[in-house]
Amino acid sequence: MRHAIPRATVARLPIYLQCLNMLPPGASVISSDALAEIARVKPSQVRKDLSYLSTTGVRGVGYELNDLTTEIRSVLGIDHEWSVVIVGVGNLGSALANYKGFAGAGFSIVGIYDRDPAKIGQRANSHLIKPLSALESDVDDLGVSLAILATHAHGAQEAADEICRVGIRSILNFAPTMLRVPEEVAVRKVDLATELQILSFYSQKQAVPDQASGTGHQASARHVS
Amino acid sequence: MRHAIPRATVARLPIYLQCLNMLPPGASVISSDALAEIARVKPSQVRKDLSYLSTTGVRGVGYELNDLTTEIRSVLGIDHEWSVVIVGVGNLGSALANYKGFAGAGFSIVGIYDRDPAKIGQRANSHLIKPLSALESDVDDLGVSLAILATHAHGAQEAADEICRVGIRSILNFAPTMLRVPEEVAVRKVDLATELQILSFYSQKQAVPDQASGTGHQASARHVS
DNA sequence: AGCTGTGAACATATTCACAGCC
DNA sequence: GGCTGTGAATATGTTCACAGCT
Repeated sequence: MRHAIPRATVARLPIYLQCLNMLPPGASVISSDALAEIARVKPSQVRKDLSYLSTTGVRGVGYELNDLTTEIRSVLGIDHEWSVVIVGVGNLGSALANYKGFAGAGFSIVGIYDRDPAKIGQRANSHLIKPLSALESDVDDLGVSLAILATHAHGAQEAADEICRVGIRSILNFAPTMLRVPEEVAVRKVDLATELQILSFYSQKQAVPDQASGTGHQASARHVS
Repeated sequence: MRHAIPRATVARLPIYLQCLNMLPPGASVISSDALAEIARVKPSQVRKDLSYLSTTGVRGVGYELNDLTTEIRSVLGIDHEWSVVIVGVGNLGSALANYKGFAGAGFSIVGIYDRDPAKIGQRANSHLIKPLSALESDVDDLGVSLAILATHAHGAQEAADEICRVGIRSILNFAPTMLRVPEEVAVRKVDLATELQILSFYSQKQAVPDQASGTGHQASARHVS
């Protein structure tokens, strides 16, 4: 299928990738049924999703693991590493600075910034905490195009303005605010309280939800979107 | 509109709540246009969403703030506090233990657990880290029905099994694994690497995404679902 | 006049069912 | 026989447009 991968599919591709990476080293091929079972979606969903890629499946056999992994990484744009900065070093910011999972996923933290003079010069992970004013030159020098925003709600919009001003065009926002950004900047919001509240809703009733946060539905068990 | 609030609406209700809480103290009424502007959705979306609640709007005027807030909290089931436990005390687990945003959102952390004997007895926030084996009795004593799972990918399924075994029926999963849980347990997954990968996809192109992670689309600017 | 509430139109996403290939 | 790829059917979600209340 040519062109325009649906949002819902894009949100599932990282999950497939995660599943593929966890596979025992034995196999070199996987069927849509097997992948669906691990990713907790329907086999037809897997096939439809993968049909949007330059497709790799072999009828009667399945999908070649290496090809599939390579293709998904390429589509997601993580066939090269992205340089990422973290803005805001509270609890969450420093936890993210130390988070091991980013490296294997295609991301490298190259700078950590805060507005608070008391924090500047301290270390989070192996990185010096720098003033926000240092962001602009670092972005130019290091080719940063992705920022993780982990300030408090208050400072978030101001920090986002600066992030946009220096030319970063994608923001992963952990602050509990809806940001105002220019047209060309992509924002994705992750809100911990929101997630719990959604779960709370489904806990009251016995409803039929699903597991993946971005999208995705769950076949057999109660996973919440 | 009676019955069955759509998943997409449920995912937006916490955002509306967040927007309402941020409003300056002056007003006592808000229109769908005003709320839509803040929440970055279309006014018709706000009206449709709110029409699933025991509706509170007044034609020609708008929605009464107190009523609306109360109704949303009630629908989400956060008109009372939920007792929450955190299982797994790595970087992320301890950041979550210290996260201020849960309290106002209707959640109270009542226990923190880890498998690693070296961590047990240490403190995270004001809480003693306890062995997982203490979970069962705490759940009974404290009426816990929600768990945040923040272990590494390895330990996650095992921890989830224990969480389910002791009777918790909702899990917010930060571990990068799709969990296997019984039918009656609701799981919501938040995966930091996945979020970045989705952003990465939209960074390559100039696409039209949206901001809320669970759902929701964005009117004017590029926010990614 | 202004804003809500909602049916109807449209758009997106999921699932089915089966033809096509290995 | 087994598994992919996909059109068609269904389900879910969004937006429009306007009637109805205040």
